[in-house]
Amino acid sequence: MTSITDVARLAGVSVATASRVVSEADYAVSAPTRARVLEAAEALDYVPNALARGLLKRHLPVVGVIVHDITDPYFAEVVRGVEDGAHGLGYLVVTCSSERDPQREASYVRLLRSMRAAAVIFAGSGLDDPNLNAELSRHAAAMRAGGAAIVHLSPHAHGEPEIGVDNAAGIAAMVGALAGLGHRRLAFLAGPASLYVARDRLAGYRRGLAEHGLEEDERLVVEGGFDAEAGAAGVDALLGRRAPFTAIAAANDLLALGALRRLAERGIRVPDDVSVAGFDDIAAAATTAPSLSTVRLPLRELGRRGFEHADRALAGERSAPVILPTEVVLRGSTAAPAPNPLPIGGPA
Amino acid sequence: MTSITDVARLAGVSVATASRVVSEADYAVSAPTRARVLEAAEALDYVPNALARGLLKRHLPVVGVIVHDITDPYFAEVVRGVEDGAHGLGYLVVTCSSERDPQREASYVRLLRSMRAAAVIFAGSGLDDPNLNAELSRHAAAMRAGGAAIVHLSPHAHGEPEIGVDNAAGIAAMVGALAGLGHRRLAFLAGPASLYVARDRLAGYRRGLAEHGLEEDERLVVEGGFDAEAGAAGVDALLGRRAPFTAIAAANDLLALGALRRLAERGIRVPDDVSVAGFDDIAAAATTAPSLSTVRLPLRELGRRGFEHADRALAGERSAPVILPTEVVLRGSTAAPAPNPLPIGGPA
DNA sequence: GCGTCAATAGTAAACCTTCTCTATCCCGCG
DNA sequence: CGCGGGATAGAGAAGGTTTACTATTGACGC
Repeated sequence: MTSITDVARLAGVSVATASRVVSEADYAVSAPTRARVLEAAEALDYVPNALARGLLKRHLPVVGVIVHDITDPYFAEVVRGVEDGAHGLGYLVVTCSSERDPQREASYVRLLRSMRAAAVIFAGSGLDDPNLNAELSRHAAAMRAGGAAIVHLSPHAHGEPEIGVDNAAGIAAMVGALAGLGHRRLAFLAGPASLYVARDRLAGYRRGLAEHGLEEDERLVVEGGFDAEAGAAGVDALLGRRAPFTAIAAANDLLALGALRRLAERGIRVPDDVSVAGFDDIAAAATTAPSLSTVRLPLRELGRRGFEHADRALAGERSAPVILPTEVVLRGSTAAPAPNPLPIGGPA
Repeated sequence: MTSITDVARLAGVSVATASRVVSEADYAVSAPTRARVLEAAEALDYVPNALARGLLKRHLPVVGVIVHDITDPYFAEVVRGVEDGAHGLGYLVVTCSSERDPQREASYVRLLRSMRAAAVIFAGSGLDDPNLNAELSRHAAAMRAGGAAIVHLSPHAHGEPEIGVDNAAGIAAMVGALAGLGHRRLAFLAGPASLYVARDRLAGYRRGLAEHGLEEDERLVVEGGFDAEAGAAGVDALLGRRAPFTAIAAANDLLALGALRRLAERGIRVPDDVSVAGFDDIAAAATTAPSLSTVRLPLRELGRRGFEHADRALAGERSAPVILPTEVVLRGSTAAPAPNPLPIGGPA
């Protein structure tokens, strides 16, 4: 593989001069010399060695994104946003599917540290699991000390995200929209209590109820996983509790999609018998039947701005936290409530 | 940031010895010395510099995956498979969404080359666009010459994939399944003719027709994009051609999903008026209403085996090409044909 | 005609590892 | 008792780049 030494030799200049040309350094090189170097580089198909450069600059133009699972459309969208920002500036994006396993997460961050990644973006929410996070924090601190940028897009053990979304307000707005349709008994699929973001969303649900004078009934809140399977199970749990409801709001779209499926399997009609609302507005939300009412999160923008924040931090600039707005999107899965609330009087 | 020099000093040994311990080299180091080094590394929170190591070994433990778009569930699944294989061996995965733009693809591969990625996996199909691929091939050749592994998971300009899927057989099997239900007039949403994989699938459609004694009618084949939007447009095109059909097979699920949506908008019932079948079995296929009949591709396995192939190639082993099997999955979107084929006599 | 200065080019150190040699020690054997 | 050789440790080069420092040139003012 050809190195800058070869280029310098062919151009008849020193490596220093060749370097100044190919690295576009801010240093005066005469036009003819520059042309000779460029020509030599072209002829030799020279591509600079980013490892050597990184060794000197103390970091590689690579940004790692820690996600729960890249096949979860929420995270795929965020990663794409990061990539949108990164590609233009010559950064590469490393995806790390942690499965929300602190062990695995730490091992990914260690790997990123070992290759001196310029930044790590934590796309997913932190877990309330203090004893398992020691190694993770150690690596993060070391990277920060080494000049790398650490960015969070969700609440985490050590605070609020640098770039985030107002989860509580978003859910509260959806609760408001359902209340506006006439619903008074709203169930909530809350997801895992250990996830900070799920907590925020649950708080938003409670706030929404309070804001619209609706009564809270703990039997209507179901905790569990954060995926479609948990959504289906949530419907089962809800129907077993014998507390009436006319709508189900979910802490994310996957949960709502699972609920939709289970309701269909049980012969409960949406939105005729019960309304269903999700959160996130992943692509699938628009294409189900009925299409899913949800709250749109600017996920791609979240990723892009997350990268931009990292880039600014790398340049030594401090920037204030940003909260991106959410938007309620009403589709086919919500309507005015049925006269007989589920499960009492319903088909259960 | 602490280096191996610090570790060596603290342990009271030379850097060579420290290196031999921390890099788990195959070299005898006495137990007490080893323990002292390990202790020092632990105390100093030492993490080896992968750049320095990579500079010497001539490549970094990083594998790039070139995809069309990471938010396309097909590719997300493949990338996850690559990650599954890579993580255990300490490799990091770089995602590159090329948007099927040869320019962008080349720039990604150049970047991967510059950081001496150990492997590049092309997950998406090649484009028949010879003049724009020169830079791309140059980089790929250079990387291969430098010892990196180049793996294709789809047909491409220079041949067949190292690890692939029998696209033609899969589509032919689906055509057979539809024929088995009694369909004789099968439309096909073929995707872009410039994509090698789309060509294979179109060939499979033709083969399937032939195998079941069905007549080919060019009016029933619609080319176009490879996404949901194109699927919707395909339905419009089909209905405008006034050639009767009772089923639509699509070259991928996104196309089929778009078709499903447009059919619903036009008040055409699936599967009562027309059957619809997809290809790939992305997660969304199971959750639409009606759920989508499709052909399952082992995407995650495809990714995992793609990585394993790369890993073997890195170790200098040659392995034979692998074709993974596909499986027809019949769900709610297919049924026996309607008495009156669309569009003649249908609701159009 | 000489010192000063700007423009341009070159030299060599540094970044952090790994690995090839070389050195030391000690054991056992002839 | 001398020596071969195995086990262990260290010295130093190499890998490709950037950059602080130094050197050379030529123009210019005096």
